[in-house]
Amino acid sequence: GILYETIVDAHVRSQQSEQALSFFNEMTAKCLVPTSNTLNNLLESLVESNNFEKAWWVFNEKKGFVVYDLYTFGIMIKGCCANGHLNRAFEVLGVMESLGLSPNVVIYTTLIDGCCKNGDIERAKQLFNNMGQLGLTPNQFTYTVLLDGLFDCGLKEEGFELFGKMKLDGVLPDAHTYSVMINVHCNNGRLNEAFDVLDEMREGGFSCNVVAYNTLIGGLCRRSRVMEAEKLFGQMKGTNLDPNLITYNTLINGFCHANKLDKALGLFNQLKSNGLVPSIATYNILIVGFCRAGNPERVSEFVGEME
RNA sequence: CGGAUCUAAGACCAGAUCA
Repeated sequence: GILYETIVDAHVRSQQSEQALSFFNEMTAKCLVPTSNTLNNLLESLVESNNFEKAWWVFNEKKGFVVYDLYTFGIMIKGCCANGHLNRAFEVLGVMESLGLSPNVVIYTTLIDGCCKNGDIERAKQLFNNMGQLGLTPNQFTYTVLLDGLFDCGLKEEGFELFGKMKLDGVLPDAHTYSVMINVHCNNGRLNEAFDVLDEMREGGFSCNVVAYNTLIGGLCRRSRVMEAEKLFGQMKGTNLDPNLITYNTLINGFCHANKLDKALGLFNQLKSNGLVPSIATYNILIVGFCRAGNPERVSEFVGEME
């Protein structure tokens, strides 16, 4: 039994979810019962390797054989939501409750996020409002997912209200929360407000992180303020923060739109010399940019480099 | 009876498609 557990875990750790699954099946075929922990690690690795249907199969097949815990249900709910099956996510919740397990704040947060990302903001709000009845207290994660969901469907006022309520309830915003707030202001073209939030974030004890910088750089670019974006990029590097691929993509896109293709190219080279690997998005940005500028030689260079 | 440890939740980039 222990031997099989070890083998399954080893394959999970080396990201070979399919092999992990076949050893898991071999194990259960011999009537050896895996621990919840092994099951959970397997399910998560299947979900993460885009094998959700296999995870779903295991989940349905091993009910009553392996002991399912809150982690099991959390992983499955997230998997359902990430694959567009909101209805199945609620089915999973039902199974969980029928086994006598009560949802915790993680389960609820996962569901709320799933509703938001699948376009059911009303249900997300309902879940949020029901938490108190169930003795659950929304935390930083819960508020952040709902804020993000509200802003994604354009419910700005509600979002700002919720942000206020969060603080009144004594739940301190963290770096993720602040990034969501910075993002909504950037999307509205309100750069001053975005930088105000950044100040608030710093007062709250968080330094500007890569995501916040990326968001602000993107916001500036979209308002055609590329030079300021570039300045911010410089400031970022000055604070020992390493720009990531998204930083580069964002700024390259800004320079392409501003018709500063030399700058865009320079950043493209810089990213590679910093050990980053361009993504499909990077090439897309450059190809579109150089197409617009009528530079077919560069375009075919990029296309060739992509494969 | 009481501890300890382990596995689940959130933010940022280009385009495409369908309605």
